Amino acid sequence: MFRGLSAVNLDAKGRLAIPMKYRQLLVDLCAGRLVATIDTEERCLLIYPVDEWEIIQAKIEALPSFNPSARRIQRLLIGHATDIELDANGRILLSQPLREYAQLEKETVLLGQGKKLELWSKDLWTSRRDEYIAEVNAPEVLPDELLNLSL
Amino acid sequence: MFRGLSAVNLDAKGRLAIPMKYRQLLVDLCAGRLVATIDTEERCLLIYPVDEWEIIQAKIEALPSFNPSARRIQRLLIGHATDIELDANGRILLSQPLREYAQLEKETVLLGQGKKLELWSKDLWTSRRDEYIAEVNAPEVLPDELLNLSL
DNA sequence: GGAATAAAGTGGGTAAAAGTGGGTTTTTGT
DNA sequence: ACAAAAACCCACTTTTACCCACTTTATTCC
Repeated sequence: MFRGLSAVNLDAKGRLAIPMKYRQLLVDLCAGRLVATIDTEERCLLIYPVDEWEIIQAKIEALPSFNPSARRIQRLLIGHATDIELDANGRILLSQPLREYAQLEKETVLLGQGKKLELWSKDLWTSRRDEYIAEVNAPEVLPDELLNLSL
Repeated sequence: MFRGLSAVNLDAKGRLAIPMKYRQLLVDLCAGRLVATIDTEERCLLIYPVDEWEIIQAKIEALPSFNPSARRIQRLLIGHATDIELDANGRILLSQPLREYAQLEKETVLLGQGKKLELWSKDLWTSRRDEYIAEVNAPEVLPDELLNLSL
């Protein structure tokens, strides 16, 4: 399972070194074969081990295709899903369209999120994170599951 | 169970010596393997034995991921959850992002909180503690569970 | 009570590992 | 066939984890 935050730098060629703590796990889970796609709510990328992605893609494909929002989700998620592999140095190469979508430049942040990883521009992550913290503490309506969560 | 307050100093490398009274317990509970993450309400860190954290992470991951508040919580808590281990001298190394979040400099306070520990900047803890005392004594609305609590 | 001893806390040095930066070759697509 | 992009390879730099030694605090024993 992935967790934690890693500051990682994209190099001039658009390559990104996967932090050491994830590498063995990625080799074990999926032989270093990953799929990156876009997040539809935030300007960030989602990176899955290929086996995990296959399950998700199957679920997305199973959505009723006469439903316009389902079609949109299908086009966005499956349409942007890109196979990528770890190279000999433990790096992945991100295509230009994906980098552009997430506004990735040199400084990025890789977030472990359970079964997947999220990749953010560092600046964007920092500002969104502060907004999240403000929102979590605002006395809004929270789902029951959250209200009953004891940490 | 953790309880009590310990004054601890971070060294120049960001290392923190765990108080002796907790060390054997941590070795027994989790072989010295811990997870630190942020508290979303206060600028402090939460430190769990890894087994305890796994339970919590499972609950957080189970939240509905189409719910924006749930996604925020997932990003904040799991995204900052960092594995750390006791070194041969009984110290843990805290990453820079975590130190920055909790505004930790040299002087810190480690609070035992049952299943977890909380780590605060000493200055921040001192001032928040005084505010807590004021708030507890203010005649606000308290939950029934609290009103019926006999100490 | 004070010296001796042990235990805990602290501060770096260093070797190994991880991250980084291209140069060259191969593939792909037009 | 050519240009552009990707894959591959290797070498350099930086960071981290590990180790050891010193200082300070606590404990024991005389």
